[in-house]
Amino acid sequence: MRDIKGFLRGRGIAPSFHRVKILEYLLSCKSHPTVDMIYRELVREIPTLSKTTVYNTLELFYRRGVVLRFSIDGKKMRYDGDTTPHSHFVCEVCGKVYDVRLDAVPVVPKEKVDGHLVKGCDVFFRGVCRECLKKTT
Amino acid sequence: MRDIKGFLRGRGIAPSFHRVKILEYLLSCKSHPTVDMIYRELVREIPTLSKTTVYNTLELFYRRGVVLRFSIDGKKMRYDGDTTPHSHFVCEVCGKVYDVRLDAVPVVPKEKVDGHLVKGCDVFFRGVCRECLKKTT
DNA sequence: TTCTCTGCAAACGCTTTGCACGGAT
DNA sequence: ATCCGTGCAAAGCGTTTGCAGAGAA
Repeated sequence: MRDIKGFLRGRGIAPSFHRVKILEYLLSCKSHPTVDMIYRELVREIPTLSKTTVYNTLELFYRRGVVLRFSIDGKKMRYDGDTTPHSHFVCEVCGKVYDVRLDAVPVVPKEKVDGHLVKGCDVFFRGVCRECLKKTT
Repeated sequence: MRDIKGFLRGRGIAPSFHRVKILEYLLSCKSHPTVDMIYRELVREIPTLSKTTVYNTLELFYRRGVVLRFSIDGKKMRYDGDTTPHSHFVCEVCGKVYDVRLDAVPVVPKEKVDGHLVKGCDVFFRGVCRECLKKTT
């Protein structure tokens, strides 16, 4: 993405220094980081950054549809700056989350299901990732 | 399910009184309860029950494939005694979780995807449930 | 006895809240 | 002066851990 500030303004979010940095990191990162991972990475170049700000910013981003979020373990949330349709593969061994793009995958009707208004669909695959498969062999 | 004790034994789990009760409740319940909901319901008829036992039991059930579990909010886990293939609809308004059975839904190949060994697939729909739709109207 | 199930209480970890300071309008 | 972004510290809450007592084999 080229114009991050314009993108944020377009979503009704003032593009402060911290917010731009956090979104930049999220867009450059494919590891579906937790708050702690984001904080630990960014505090290296922004020593005054606080974790509260990371929480505030991600909550704001999430409510405005700038990022996706989900939880694997029920303890910590993971954030994804890629909001294009794709699913995730979660490794049961190492816990890593990989992006998966399959045409075969649902992408189900944006219509009503059982009377419920469907706004989106998240797909998670579980198993053993290729890295952990190697180690086991 | 008729023979819960036999079912548990078959999974290598000693069918203690508490365990049978917890599994019975999970099988009779479609609300995808949290630990707290299970505890509050069962402690009424088993006053000596402790939350630790509920945690222990559910962890055991989960590891042995007796129940499914997932998290909506990243804080608490929800448990599902129905292990047959189905997906879930999560209401963004009231937080309730509904079962959804769609032939159209993925049920993707139990094969490798991007080199990862796939063992299962969870599908979550998000939106506004029929009850909350009524209230909004 | 020995092994397992159970349960209280404390410890943990992630997230939220309360509140105040400082910069921008 | 007002509004908003930021950050420290404390509180909150679901879950895990340590450990001991009770019960089954």
